[in-house]
Amino acid sequence: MLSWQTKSAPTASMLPMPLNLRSDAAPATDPFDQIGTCMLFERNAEIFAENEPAEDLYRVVSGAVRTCNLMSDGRRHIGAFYLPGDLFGLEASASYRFSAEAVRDSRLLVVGRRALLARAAADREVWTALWDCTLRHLQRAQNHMLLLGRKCAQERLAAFLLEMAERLPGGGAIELPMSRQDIADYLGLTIETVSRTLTQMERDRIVEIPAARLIELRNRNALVEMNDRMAA
Amino acid sequence: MLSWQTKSAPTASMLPMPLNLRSDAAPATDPFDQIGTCMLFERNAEIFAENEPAEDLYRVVSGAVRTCNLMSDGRRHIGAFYLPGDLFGLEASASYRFSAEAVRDSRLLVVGRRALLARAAADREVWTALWDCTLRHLQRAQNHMLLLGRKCAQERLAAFLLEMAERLPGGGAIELPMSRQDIADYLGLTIETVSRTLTQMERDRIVEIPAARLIELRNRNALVEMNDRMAA
DNA sequence: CGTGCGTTTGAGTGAATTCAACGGCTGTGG
DNA sequence: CCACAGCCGTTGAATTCACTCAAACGCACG
Repeated sequence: MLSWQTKSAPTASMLPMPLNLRSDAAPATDPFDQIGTCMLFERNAEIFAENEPAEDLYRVVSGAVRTCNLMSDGRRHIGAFYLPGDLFGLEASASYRFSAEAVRDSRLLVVGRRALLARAAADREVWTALWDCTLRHLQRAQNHMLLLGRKCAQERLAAFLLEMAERLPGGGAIELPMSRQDIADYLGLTIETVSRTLTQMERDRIVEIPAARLIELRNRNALVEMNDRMAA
Repeated sequence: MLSWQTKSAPTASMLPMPLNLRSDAAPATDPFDQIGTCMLFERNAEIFAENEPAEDLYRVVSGAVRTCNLMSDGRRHIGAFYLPGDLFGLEASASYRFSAEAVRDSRLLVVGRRALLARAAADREVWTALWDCTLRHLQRAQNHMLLLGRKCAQERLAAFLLEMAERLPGGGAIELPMSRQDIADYLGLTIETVSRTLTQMERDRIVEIPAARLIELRNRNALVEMNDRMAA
């Protein structure tokens, strides 16, 4: 296994997983460290646009990124959030199918798609990692489809909080990089519903919200129950 | 390019695409033809179960397959339909994350996961095709997330009809292999809403429905407009 | 000619939305 | 240090779209 592949713990692999190509130990073998260039993006800056030729792959070093689809009447959908370590920009077609924007000031590593593919062609471990990465991405999309298709607002928020607790550093307290609007567009809700649902969770002592973007999980079991109404 | 890779037309690649690994011309190089075994499944038969070890990959020869997630309170979500030529059973983890069932009597080609991966390791074109296949699968999942997160019932049905018209044989008339309940669980709606929306489309002369499972598209433009409320 | 399943239709309900106003940070300039 | 402006988030009231519950329809099959 490549050093920069994610070592997924048994439990972690059951949860929505970040799309990781980490450089934990051996940067010498990591294509991003070897041939990637570093770029800085300010909060809300566009990294690439929908329908633009898909020429690069990106890895988040610090900050956070969202991928969006916009409908002509203004409806917005956020397909995913990318946090440090996550890879994004994978495309089946020649152009990006969504735009990518910095949720806040972010540092990214950029690698040319062709260069990385050439690398993968030469190194079996690289392509294994790339494919694995794509498969995990797919898995998360499938999870999210279930959420969007069949879950109520409360369950969506529960899933979101657990996902963020899993992916962000800092045990019980989550410091959200994204706005309520971002959360709403990710979960297929309105900003008002997100706000109301979080307020209700706070009344129910499930979470504590000392500041809008700082959420502490008080009763994780309750969240897991909401989220785990799945088949045995 | 491998002969059994999908040759996607420019327009087709913009639409939800089946996950194809076709054997159009050279069965001699197609791993499914070479090392796959044929299996028959009756209508509603389970092909594999959620959480079962993911040991095989499947290609639909004839019939149709659905992948499902079940929640403990009975809610069902259909992740995808697979039609002749489509590949399914790709997994990032060691076990299937959804069950697969025959929508109707179906003939499938089965290949051991390990055998196919060994094949891919030896043949660069095989893994390219496999990865490409995964990427297209991901693309369709992303499309579907937008549908489930941000589209109204009418738009969902429009997208569904256009997808099926694209993927099923027979120009303007669609012969649906799946029930209304299947459609509802795929689109994140109830069976009643699906039925009512189709009836309304028939009143609006957008479709004609001589039999429940036979739908003719009368005004494709209207459907495309409903579906194409996307950013320029 | 029933029986049974899948589909349609109807009536009433409800969860999330829309529209609207308010509250509370944060940063800036007086 | 305070006042104010501009965001972002919360709360309230009314609406709506899809859902639930219920019944009828129609087709296929024995």
